[in-house]
Amino acid sequence: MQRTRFSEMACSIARTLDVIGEPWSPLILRDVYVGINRFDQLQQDLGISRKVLSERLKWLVDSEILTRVEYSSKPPRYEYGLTARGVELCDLLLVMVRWGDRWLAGAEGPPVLYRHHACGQISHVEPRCAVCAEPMRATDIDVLPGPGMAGHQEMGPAASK
Amino acid sequence: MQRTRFSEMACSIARTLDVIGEPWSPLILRDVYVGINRFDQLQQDLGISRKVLSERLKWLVDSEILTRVEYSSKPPRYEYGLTARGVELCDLLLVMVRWGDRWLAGAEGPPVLYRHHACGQISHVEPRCAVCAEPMRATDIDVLPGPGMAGHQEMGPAASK
DNA sequence: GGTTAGAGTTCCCTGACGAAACCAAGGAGG
DNA sequence: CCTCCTTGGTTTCGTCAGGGAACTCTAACC
Repeated sequence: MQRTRFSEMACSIARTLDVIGEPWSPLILRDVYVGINRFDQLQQDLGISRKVLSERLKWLVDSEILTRVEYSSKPPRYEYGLTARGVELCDLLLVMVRWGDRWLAGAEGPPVLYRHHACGQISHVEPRCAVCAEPMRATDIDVLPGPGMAGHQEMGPAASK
Repeated sequence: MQRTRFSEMACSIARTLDVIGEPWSPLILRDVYVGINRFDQLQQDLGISRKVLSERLKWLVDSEILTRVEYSSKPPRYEYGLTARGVELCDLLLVMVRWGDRWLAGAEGPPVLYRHHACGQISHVEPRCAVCAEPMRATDIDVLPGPGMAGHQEMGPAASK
C-alpha cells in the first residue's frame, strides 16, 4: 500500500509538503541554519534517533535543501550546509516561529528571539506583497488557476475568495 | 514507545510542527480556506482516506485551528471554518506556495495564482520585518534566547549568526 | 420499502518512527 | 602494538500513523 504522493499533486503547497511535511526536516533545517551542522550535534540537540536523522539528512541532501561537505578526509568527516533553496525555505521557519510565539508560547513567552539586522529590533516576519509591499494575508487575496493547473482536475481550487 | 512530543520543546517551530507537522493538516487548512469545507468535498478533493480525514479534522478542531459548525440539524450536517489562529496559520501556506512555485513547479509553472487585492497583481508573499517593514530573511537576523527559554537546555540555539 | 446524501467508524495491512545495539574507519595515547 | 575515543552511520524489533475498503447511522425523498 503506497503512501500518498504529494509531489504529484497540482498544488505547490502539497509539493512543498512532500519535501518538508514532517517535523524532523524543518527542525534539522533550523539547526543547520543556526550552525548546528554535524551528525552528533544534531542528534543531541534534537533528541532524534540516529536512524531517522540519517534518513532525513539524506533526504534533505537529495532534495537539494542541504549540502554535505567533507571537512576532513582522514578520517572522513562531514558537515551539512544550506543550499540557496534551503535558505529560502527558512522563510517558512520564521513564519512558524511567529505563529508559535503568538499562539503556543503561553505565559513564559517566546523561547527564542529574532533581532533584525536592519532595524536592530526584536521582531517577527510579516507577509507582504512582493509587488506592492502592502500586507498580504490569506484574507487579502483571490485564488486563481495557474498555467501549471492544465491537465489536473484534483486539487483544483479555482474558487475565488 | 512514544512518538516525540514536539509540543514540549522550548522552540516555537517545534510547537507549531506539533500542531501541523504532517502533510494532511496544512492541505485541509488550505481547502477550508478556499471554501471546500464539508467532509465529502474535502475527501474527494484531497483523495485522503475517510479515516485519516476524520482524525485530522478532529485534531484541527481540538487545536482551535478550525471550527465545526452545524448547518443542518435534521439530519445533522457540518461545515468547517477557520478560527482566527487558523487564518493566521494560512500565512504559512502562502510561504509554502511561494517556495513550491519557485523550486518545484517546473516548466509548467505554478498551478495556482494569487492575486493581491490591494494592487491587483498576481503576486507572492515576501517576509518583511513587522517593525521596520524592510525584508527580513533568515540571513537578516540574529537569533537570541528568549524569556521562554529559561529552564530548558535542549533546543537551545543561543548561537548568534 | 429502497435509494441517496452526509458524516463518519472499524478493521487489517503497510510504511515511518523510536530505542538500542552494532559496525567501520580512523586518530590519539599509553 | 593495543585500547579507547570520535564520527557517522546501519540494523533490528516493536510501536504508531496512514491507506483501502467495508461498514454504520440518521435522515430525506420517491
